[in-house]
Amino acid sequence: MSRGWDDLRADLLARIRAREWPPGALIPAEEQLALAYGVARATVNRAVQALAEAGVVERRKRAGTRVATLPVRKARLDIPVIRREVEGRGQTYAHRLLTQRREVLPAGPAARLGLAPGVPALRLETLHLAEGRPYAYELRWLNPAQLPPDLPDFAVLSANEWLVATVPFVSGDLVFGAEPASRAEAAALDTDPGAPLLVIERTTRGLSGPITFVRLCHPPGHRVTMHL
Amino acid sequence: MSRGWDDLRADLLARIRAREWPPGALIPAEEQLALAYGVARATVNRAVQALAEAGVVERRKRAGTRVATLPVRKARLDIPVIRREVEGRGQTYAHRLLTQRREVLPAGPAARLGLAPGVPALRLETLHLAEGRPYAYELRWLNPAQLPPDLPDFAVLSANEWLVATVPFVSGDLVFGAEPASRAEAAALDTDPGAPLLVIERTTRGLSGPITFVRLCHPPGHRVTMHL
DNA sequence: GCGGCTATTATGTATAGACATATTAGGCGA
DNA sequence: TCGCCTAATATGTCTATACATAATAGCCGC
Repeated sequence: MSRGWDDLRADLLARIRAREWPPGALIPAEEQLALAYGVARATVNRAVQALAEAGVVERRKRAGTRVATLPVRKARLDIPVIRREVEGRGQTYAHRLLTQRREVLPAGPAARLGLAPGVPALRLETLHLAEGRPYAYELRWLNPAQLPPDLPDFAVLSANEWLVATVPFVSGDLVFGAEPASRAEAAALDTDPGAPLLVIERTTRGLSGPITFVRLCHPPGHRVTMHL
Repeated sequence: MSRGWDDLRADLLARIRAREWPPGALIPAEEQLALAYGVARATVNRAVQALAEAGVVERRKRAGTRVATLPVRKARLDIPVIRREVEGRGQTYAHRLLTQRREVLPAGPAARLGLAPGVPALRLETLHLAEGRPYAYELRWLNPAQLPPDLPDFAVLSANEWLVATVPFVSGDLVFGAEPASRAEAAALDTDPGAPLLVIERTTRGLSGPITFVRLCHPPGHRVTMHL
């Protein structure tokens, strides 16, 4: 039954899900669980700690461990590089660099990056293709101040893959929204203007400043799945 | 400098981010790190294990620990109950139960729940309001086979809040998409038919079967934010 | 040189014991 | 009775040691 703290974690989770200890209730102390399962307290600790990280229980010293009430369900989204995402479905991947030019940063991306509008920036438009059909239309703004001086040929190596392999990132955020396709987006994605697009915007920051802001538009019907 | 494995984890992460060990490179073995930091190997293990869970490094026995190439970035989304979500922004929350009736399950929701189309189900339409304005239009299908016989008045207590407090859930998934507003959705959300809606569909399963399928439509401009 | 077996090595995990720390319950004094 | 202090207690963490497991490196026979 039990070989490893992860099995213990799974067993405790099952008992919590089965309402053996209802939300808000205290579960037995580590020492008692250790005794009951015939393992060391450190093992119980590791298991319960993992449950706490997952948000299933809440722990406080002396007060004990209790099952979380109104469990804020945490969903985890794995964001692979787009090429992997497509290839993971067994489809062929390709991308086309549509435009690449230096341009001053407009207000929208500037606000998201925390930079002043009007500073110089590198602007890339890329179309990602799966099985030869449009998969995503990408508009990316790069902050040259945070990049190495010699840039690669983005027509060959996608900007995203180059970035993750080259520039250390520290934090970032991700925003989901739905927006009507502009004329340019509709043309790129081979759909109609005004069609609902799933838009994913990503901001990435490094140690010493913002690195890039990406806006990914997916054609109608595209879905992003997460697991609870 | 070092009090606790989490500080060690943070320090190692900083060194990785600083490219001291570039992506794909091996980092020193646990024993060497333990020696270098003057801690026990178990402490190093706990720290590196946390980094591995976060996807920063990849570990294989005998082969050692290496910095992840193409790091699959993991974003975590906290999904609170809608009431909390709204109140958390300092806005007033209200909801209106639009319809509640027993109906046979249509093909779409049936497929998502893993049930046969045509089985009896409970169908709820709810409008969530923030600050008196439409926040989300919810269409929910409940599987009566998995519910207690006596249901509450969903006009008072929202179905979601009642569920999380009453029915044990085991797993589920979450799908994001963008869809044009139907006439009914447009009317409920006070927008135009065809307007792009952010649609979030959630399936929830319990120990002995599927519990509920929810489709949440958010009005144009709505955004969902996650942090990396 | 080649294929397969074995020794080595790094991680995975467990254990017992110890001390640290936060928090609460209860006692004690004003 | 109220407020403060202290002792008890549950978790947090570390150490040292041990054995398990997986994967590689290298040896050995052919």
